[in-house]
Amino acid sequence: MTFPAVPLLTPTLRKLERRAPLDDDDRRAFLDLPVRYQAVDPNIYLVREGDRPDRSCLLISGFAIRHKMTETGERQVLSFHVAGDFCDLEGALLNVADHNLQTLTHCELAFIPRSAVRDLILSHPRIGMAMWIDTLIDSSIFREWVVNVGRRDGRARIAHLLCEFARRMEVAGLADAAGYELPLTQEQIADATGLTAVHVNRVLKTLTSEGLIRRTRRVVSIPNWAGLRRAAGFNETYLHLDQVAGHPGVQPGFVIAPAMPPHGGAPSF
Amino acid sequence: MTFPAVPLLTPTLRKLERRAPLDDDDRRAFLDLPVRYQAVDPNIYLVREGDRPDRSCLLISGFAIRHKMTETGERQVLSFHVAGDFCDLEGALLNVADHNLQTLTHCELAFIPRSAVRDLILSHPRIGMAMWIDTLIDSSIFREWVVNVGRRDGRARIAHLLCEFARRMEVAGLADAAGYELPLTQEQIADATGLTAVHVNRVLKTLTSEGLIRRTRRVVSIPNWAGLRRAAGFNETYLHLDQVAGHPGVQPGFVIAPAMPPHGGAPSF
DNA sequence: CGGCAAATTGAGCATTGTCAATGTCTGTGG
DNA sequence: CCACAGACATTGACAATGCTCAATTTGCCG
Repeated sequence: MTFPAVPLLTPTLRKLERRAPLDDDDRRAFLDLPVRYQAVDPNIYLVREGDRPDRSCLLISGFAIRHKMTETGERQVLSFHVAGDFCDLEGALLNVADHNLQTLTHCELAFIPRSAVRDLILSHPRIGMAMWIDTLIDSSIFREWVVNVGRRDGRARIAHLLCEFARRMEVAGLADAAGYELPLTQEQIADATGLTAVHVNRVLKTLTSEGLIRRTRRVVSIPNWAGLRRAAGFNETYLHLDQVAGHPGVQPGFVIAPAMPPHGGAPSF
Repeated sequence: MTFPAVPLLTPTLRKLERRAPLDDDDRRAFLDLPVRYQAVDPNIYLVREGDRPDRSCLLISGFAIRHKMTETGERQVLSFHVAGDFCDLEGALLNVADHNLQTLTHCELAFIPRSAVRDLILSHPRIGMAMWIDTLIDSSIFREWVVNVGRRDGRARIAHLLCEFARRMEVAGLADAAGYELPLTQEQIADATGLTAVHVNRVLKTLTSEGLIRRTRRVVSIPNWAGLRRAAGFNETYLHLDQVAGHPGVQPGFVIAPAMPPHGGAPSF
């Protein structure tokens, strides 16, 4: 099934415009991309590790995750994606997929042929640069996840995941005063934080009893943002929100992380 | 001090040519980049978290690492870089540095103004695409590190780090039959694997006694590559070596990972 | 009202961390 | 050429965070 692409791609275009200045020709070229629109059920693989991709994809609505398995069969979630994310640009530029991409909820997707993305990048380098910046921000988030699973204890890891989710949902316009829906099972949270589902359950109970979060089924709200931020050691610099479209403003109850403290110690260049 | 840039940038150019076809104009534009060459001591910060970068940098010789600290002062190493790596392209495209970049050994570097990199990307999109692919491969490596610290035990984590190092050194032409020099202290290995230096020491002892590695001071050799690979669960797909320049061939004693086993289980799209 | 996936809880345990002491290598200055 | 300093590596004893296994409860859906 094919739908008019323009309204579907417009939010993503607005996001790209925030990264690099585009002219009318750039905008037209982007909106003229040959996209195939498709609605997809929850828990469906869009890309599998080892695939040789012939397309790229963009998430129009819903939630998706990237993940990877070890040889011993343990799963690690690598990132989650929300509406508007260009969640598989790798598909256009890398020859073999190094991880899986799977829907979490019902999703609407736009598939774009690999060759069309490459042609666009070469013919309209400003758009290419904007999309590149998108993947660099993803990269920054992966780095923070390395820190999260490498150097924080269970409580801080989960608090950090919740903080990141809250901020990203907010920026995507998907969070309100009541909180946000966390489309993850406790097992998926475990796979994202390098813990077990049992331990996640215990930590969520602790965070709730400490008054840092409130939960009813899958909806999470954060009655004590400052406290959760402190528990997580959350500093949102890594989200590069100055280069992300949406609602960059501060919501009531949310506090933007202060600037980094001055450096000390090791010599600088 | 300024040196003729051409011979210094040539290896990197060769690497880029492997990612996207370039013409003479592309090559000339790249080699004409206004670079400042500089030799730098070990343990010097090139970029600090929070910096607003005005340049990008490229590692001509030596080793460098990226790292990040948590609020509680724990360090996590995010990646290591070898000669030829364009190790801070983010500096040209992101507005604020989200991590630190530090030399490990004595290094030779090429610094390129942020504006020159951006101009090159816009005027020569094929070069831009090639550099973009470079950062996507970095991103793939970050993903594998998330898996490493999130889902492998200490022994597998360290084995995996050693496997990755071995392959990358080999591709960069820096490993020989005798092994390679690992320019990391045990504490730095700990910071890269989310362990403590004490535990790293014990694991290295185990790996040595199992005959999987051999060590003399900082030089590591791998007498049993298949065994180390098995201990690590190492599958080099994530290095995207088909898109990396250098010596893609197999060295004696090294075995390229077989293709992924067929998928099973969850539904695919 | 079943059937099922997800959440919750308890008990025991192991991988890895902490603390602290000691050994080893390398470079430097006398 | 040797002694010393300092960084790094190694080892031991003990503690704890988070895992395993297993049972039970809860909420959702047809």
